[in-house]
Amino acid sequence: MARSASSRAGDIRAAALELFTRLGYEATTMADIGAAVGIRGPSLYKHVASKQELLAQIMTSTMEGLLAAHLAAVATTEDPTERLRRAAEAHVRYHARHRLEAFVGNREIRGLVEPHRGEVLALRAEYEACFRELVNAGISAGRFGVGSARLASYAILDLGMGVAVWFREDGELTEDTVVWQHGEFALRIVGVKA
Amino acid sequence: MARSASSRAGDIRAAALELFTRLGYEATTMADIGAAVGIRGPSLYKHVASKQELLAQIMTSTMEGLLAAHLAAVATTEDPTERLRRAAEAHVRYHARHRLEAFVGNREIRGLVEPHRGEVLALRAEYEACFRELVNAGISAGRFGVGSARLASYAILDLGMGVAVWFREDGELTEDTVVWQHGEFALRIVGVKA
DNA sequence: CCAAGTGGCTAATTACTATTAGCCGCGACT
DNA sequence: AGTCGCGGCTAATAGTAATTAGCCACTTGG
Repeated sequence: MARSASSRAGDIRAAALELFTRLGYEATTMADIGAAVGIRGPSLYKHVASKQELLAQIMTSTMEGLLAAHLAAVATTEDPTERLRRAAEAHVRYHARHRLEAFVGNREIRGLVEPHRGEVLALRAEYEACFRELVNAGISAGRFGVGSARLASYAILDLGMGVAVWFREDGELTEDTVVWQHGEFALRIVGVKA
Repeated sequence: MARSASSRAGDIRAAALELFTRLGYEATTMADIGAAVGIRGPSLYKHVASKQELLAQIMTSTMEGLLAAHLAAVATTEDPTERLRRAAEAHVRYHARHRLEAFVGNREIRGLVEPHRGEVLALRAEYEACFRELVNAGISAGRFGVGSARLASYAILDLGMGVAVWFREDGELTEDTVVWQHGEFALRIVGVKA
């Protein structure tokens, strides 16, 4: 039953993710999560430690996944323009493909208690710094024309957050379309020359 | 005492706004709001009808203000490019100047119950449609070069949401800097020609 | 067949929350 | 001076939530 047991724990995490997205962390009850997997609220404690742990796992694994995707993307080239494009594409792709995780990750930081809160905020700050670096590198190389590197990197990051809000797997815009367009938007925002 | 009474109700709304932003609607208690204005939770009911009403007023007045700012902005010119720029500037300026309202307005729709929820969502849909129109007008006039009008308008709107998250009145970026830059970003996103 | 662990359940615990009820001081107007 | 209501307060109401306790069925390995 090892397989079935771990599947049950996974189902619970998936159900919690969906409910946290739809109702919000505070408004979701353990009974809700239990009902979503066909058991009663208290029975959840045979599989997970607490509601808070469910949230913390979602948040940290999301940030780690995002950072990993970013590092993989920038490792594929040295060119500042291409680096930024690929980073933006990876950013948006992650937010489209893991929209529930990203949605919860962005909105429920308030629901996290220490030490998880601090850890997640640190990961996020690191991620933002990576983007700022990319933009600054392009400016230093004379390839970008933009007033404020900070504003531009915020803007690119914000686009991903937005995607996690409105993207739908069954919508008329495919993941690739959205990813490609946003890579283009990112380059336009920083004012790529030539 | 008419002046003093209305001031007290206003203080309560302001305190609720700040707390809803910092803690979230669900996590904010009436006792919290009371403490912020120096009274006990139950005493709030001498001034406001309910916690839900506090949220509803914030949300509807925010959306109405945003829509009004948009209409005023687009009424200043007929040129598609300038219209989009001014709409984007108004959008961002509103989100910077009323960042708490905009923040709560974007994140706490889930906490609203009907009929307020439907009303706010309708206002928001109307607002989004206005932007899509502007982008489509520019495309039809052959002034913009962008793959998807929907994507571009979402992107411009998302930038405003982002501003409400990170903007600080006492930060190093002034409101005008942010507004001006985002007007530029909007035009770059839609690929303004010449 | 049995012993034990796994994973469910209900009931209890503890704590909190929105809101209402009912009381009271105090300033304003008669 | 008296009364009226505004705007506080505390206590009560009623409901909900996370988590724990204790019980039981069922599988499973001996």
